[in-house]
Amino acid sequence: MLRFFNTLTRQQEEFHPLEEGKVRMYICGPTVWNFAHIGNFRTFVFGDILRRYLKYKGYDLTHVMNLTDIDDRIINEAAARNISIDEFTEPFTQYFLEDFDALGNERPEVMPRATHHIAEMIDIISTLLANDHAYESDGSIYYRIAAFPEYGKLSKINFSGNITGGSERIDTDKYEKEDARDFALWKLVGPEDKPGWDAPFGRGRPGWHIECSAMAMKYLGETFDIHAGGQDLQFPHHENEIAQSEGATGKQFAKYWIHSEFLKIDDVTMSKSKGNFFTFRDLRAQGYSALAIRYLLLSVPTRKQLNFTFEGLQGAETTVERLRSFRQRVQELQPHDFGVNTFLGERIDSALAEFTDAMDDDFNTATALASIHNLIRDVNSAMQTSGLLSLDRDRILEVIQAFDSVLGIFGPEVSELLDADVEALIEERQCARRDRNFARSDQIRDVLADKGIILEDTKDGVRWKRK
RNA sequence: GGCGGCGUAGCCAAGUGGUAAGGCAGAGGUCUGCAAAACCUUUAUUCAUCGGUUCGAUUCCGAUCGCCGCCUCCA
Repeated sequence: MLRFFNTLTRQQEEFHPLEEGKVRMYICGPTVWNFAHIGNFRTFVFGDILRRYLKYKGYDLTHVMNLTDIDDRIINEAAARNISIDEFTEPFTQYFLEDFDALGNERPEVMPRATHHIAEMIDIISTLLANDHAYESDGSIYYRIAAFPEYGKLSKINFSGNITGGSERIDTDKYEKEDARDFALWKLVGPEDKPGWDAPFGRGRPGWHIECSAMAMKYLGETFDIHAGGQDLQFPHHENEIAQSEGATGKQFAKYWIHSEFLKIDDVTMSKSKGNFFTFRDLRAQGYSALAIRYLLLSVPTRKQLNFTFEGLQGAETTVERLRSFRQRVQELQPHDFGVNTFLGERIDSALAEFTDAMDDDFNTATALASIHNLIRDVNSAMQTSGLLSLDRDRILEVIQAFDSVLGIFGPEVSELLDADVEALIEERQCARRDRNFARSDQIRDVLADKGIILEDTKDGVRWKRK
């Protein structure tokens, strides 16, 4: 039974989808303008694991991730270059998706753009105006938080006391708002020379939060199952999404909220404003593999901050290689007999049970990984001593596939062939070794190593792998 | 000031009212012509500190110290 922490209730809850067998999920995606740092990608990797695990559990999933393209910088830059927003954001979008894919994430079913959903946003704002949850001031439209008593239920922020209007940080004169907490739904842009969209309530641009309300409800319905995103979005973004959506529909917006923590670098949270961030491509340029980066990002459960270190990343590199070579070794193994090893069979089943128990427990990836490592050790040990029987081998490969369908850390299955000349060299080396001509055999091993092919001699013959 | 989170071996860390998962790094060994890979053994009498509750606390409570995040500009 899947249980996880729901930010909305601040409790561990059993997951019950709204509709039998179907799950509708929304995750806040990136702004396609700045380059997402590796901490942002941790959120997306965990979104992907959430997605994969729900599918593993047999749910029919609809997964939406928005690509935010409404941002004053984007709109202004596109206008300055006299190109459309789509044209302007296209290279940034491609850049992001390349990284998203390279990290092994599955594409969500829907990746909507805010600028293509202006009409839906206008509809919600109109509804909010009609039912007094919004008001016009100086040509802009603001959300009336006073009309939504539940405001703050997600972030549990206490707005009593000095927050309302009392803070010196807020220039209340700058905004003609009824309440300093009220936020913009629609920002007036006056003359025609400024880019904007026409609406019944005036020419303007949408506020920051309305896009997610509009797109989530369009693709998932007024009430849906899971809303995920980075911890940094909990307030005010998600709080405001709830206010807008529930203020308009009178129905619950998302039933479960899941927030991912960011990374720390040397015990300081990584962020653009602190300048202590790097991107996926920075790490790739330093020679680290996408698989190791993914492994590191998911090695600590989603609601815990992970302290990022290069020592840890190097360790992930080693670990991931161990996983990959383990699967390859099992695949290549010739089972010496048909049948099942009872002990091993039980271990395989218990490892899978431990894995799903861990994932069911608030997606505890750390414990889930431990179950994988323990199984690998036991299977390696069995292969070393008694060898594998054919049914064991098939079952092990099945279970690895199950693990990997959720975590995506074993890497692609490679069954590539070597070039003929490389094959010839390997054969020549085997002859040299038989003749105990080790000078020649070591020379060939070095030559192949330079080509990125690592040889390992085993009692069953020579194995090779790419570096 | 308000709200929330964290402090476990060299590093990354899981976890529980009954006596510390897993990974990386380190040490020794088996195997090997040598490597590599794999396996075995080993690495926290102890879970920030000090009190309290308990037969028993790393786990519950309180205090202290240290660290991180959010608090209507910004996805």
